[in-house]
Amino acid sequence: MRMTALHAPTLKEAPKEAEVPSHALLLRAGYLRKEAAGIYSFLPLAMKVLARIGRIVREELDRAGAQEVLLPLIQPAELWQESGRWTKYGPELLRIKDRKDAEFCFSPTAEELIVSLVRRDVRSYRQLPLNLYQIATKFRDEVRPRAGLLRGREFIMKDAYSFDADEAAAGRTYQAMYDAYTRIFQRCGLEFRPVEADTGAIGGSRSHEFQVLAETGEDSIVSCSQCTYTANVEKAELLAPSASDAPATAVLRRVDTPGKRTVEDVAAFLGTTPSRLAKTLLVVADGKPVAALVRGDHELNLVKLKAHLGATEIELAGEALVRELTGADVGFAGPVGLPAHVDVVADPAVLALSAVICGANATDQHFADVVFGRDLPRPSAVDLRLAHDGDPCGRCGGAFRFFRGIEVGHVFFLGTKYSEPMGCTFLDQDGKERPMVMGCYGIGLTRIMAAAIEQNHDADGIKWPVPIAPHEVVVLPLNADDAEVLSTAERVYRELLDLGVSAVLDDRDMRPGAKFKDADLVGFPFQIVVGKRGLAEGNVEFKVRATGEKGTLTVAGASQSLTERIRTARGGA
RNA sequence: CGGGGAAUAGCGCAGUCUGGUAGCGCGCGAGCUUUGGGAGCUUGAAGUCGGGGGUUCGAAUCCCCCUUCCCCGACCA
Repeated sequence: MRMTALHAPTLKEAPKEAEVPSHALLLRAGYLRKEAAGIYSFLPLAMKVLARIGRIVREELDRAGAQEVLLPLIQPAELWQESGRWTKYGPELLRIKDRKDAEFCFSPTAEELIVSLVRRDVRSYRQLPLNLYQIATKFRDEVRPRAGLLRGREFIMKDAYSFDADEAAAGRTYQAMYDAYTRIFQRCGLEFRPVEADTGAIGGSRSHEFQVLAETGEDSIVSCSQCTYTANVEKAELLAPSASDAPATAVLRRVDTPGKRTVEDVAAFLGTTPSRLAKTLLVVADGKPVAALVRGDHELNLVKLKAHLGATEIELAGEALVRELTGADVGFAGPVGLPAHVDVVADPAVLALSAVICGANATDQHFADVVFGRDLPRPSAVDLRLAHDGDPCGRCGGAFRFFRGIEVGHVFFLGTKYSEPMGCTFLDQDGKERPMVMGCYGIGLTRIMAAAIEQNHDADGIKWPVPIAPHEVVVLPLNADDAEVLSTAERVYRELLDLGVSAVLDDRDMRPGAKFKDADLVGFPFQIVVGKRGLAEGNVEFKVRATGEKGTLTVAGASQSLTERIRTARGGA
């Protein structure tokens, strides 16, 4: 590729809309242009990167036994009504009507469509297992798109769906996909971690996210410093403390706590610490009120509570509802004396206390020396709290450490969540009709592109990992008016192409400084510099973008020796 | 959806308070000089000042309404 022909409009200054590095650099280096919030045009360099990521994804999925298909972007409402998600998915599902007023939506994911496709033609266990994937544009009308490609509304995703005859076979498929994902992200040159995750709205029983480690990541992940347990903070299981206090003997008493609404205020007022308090949070799960107790110095993890309750919607109760349920102002809720229809669940750390202080469901009053099992029925123990740095690992008790991550892949064990209600069944060897056991698996291609930059950049620009760089090497003839410089650059460029290297020749009539700046900005992993100075000695120079390493090569041997370096940097196929 | 900020040439910005017919840097075209880390000079093209309404002799500037975009939060395969 010649730079004079390449449409890669670089900018000296970053558009002000860009905050995170990947966003700013993709705009500046001429990969991306914005068309609307969370909606972008991909320029030629971006297409090269996506093609190379796509190739790795396809190779590894094909190797894992999956087959590529292409499903419609616009899908009929009936399918989504059949699964119930037409109403459940909410405003994130972008709906449209055709000229006949028939309802459709833009596909944010494709479980319904794939089930409809498979149930039509697959009737026998002999046709299983089946694993189908596509790489396609998806649309989710995000509440708040942000950070460029990291959270766009329109994005390119690989989504795969597997169908097996039984749980055991589906488990093997899940593991095969997990392994394929591991290879894919390794081959992309990313530093990542597979983490245990909450299954969210997609549902299912087992789930791992693949998180690229980056400070700008939206997700918090915890990793045990002693064992291999790594999980999304939403899911992170904590070790339940054992009861350490002596059994309480004092009887329950009501104390006045005028105007003390916060845990800190109450603790200070009563001369104790927040860890002796039970914080009572009222939430509404699918319309039903629930009281959740966590220790005063802990925070409630809504995702954990939602998962425990099996709810699809959960939110903290509003002020009006709190008043209705407790008969008191906000800040004085407690588990004693709540209406009978309010279920109470408690974090093990609360239950480990011999006696607690909690709200009295009366304005300006708390209860002290409340004992579970004596003053109220012992609530069921549910891990409810948000993990913090240093908290004990639920598997081994080691200390948790925190990382920020960008979710680039997610694998779900779905079971029969979709196949059963949608009648995706087959006849087993005994002639019995059974629902297929499914899994689904996503990889965000456009998000990988951004995540790779978050992880690999400096003040000058992008430092692409070789396997996903738009081109592997750029040849820079520095003196545009020097015939020997030009012909040598041309020669090295041609040789590289002949050796199967993806090369770019910067044949633009520009000053050397500008070419260097653009080369660093765009992020080609290798640069070959052809200038009068080196040529006098029969040499050209090279620079490795990622490390800054520089060196000289003979004109005659340059392409060969660089090609060898590039081949090792490409990684195994 | 709550809070904050912004919209003026392709990009980055000034001008708005105090109304007088739009400017700077970069980029873009032409010419000359230059050429190892975003060159210099000369010259030129380019803007419905986000949109609509109002006040005024006169509005980028004042008033009202709307739209879009960005950030924080809530939300989220």
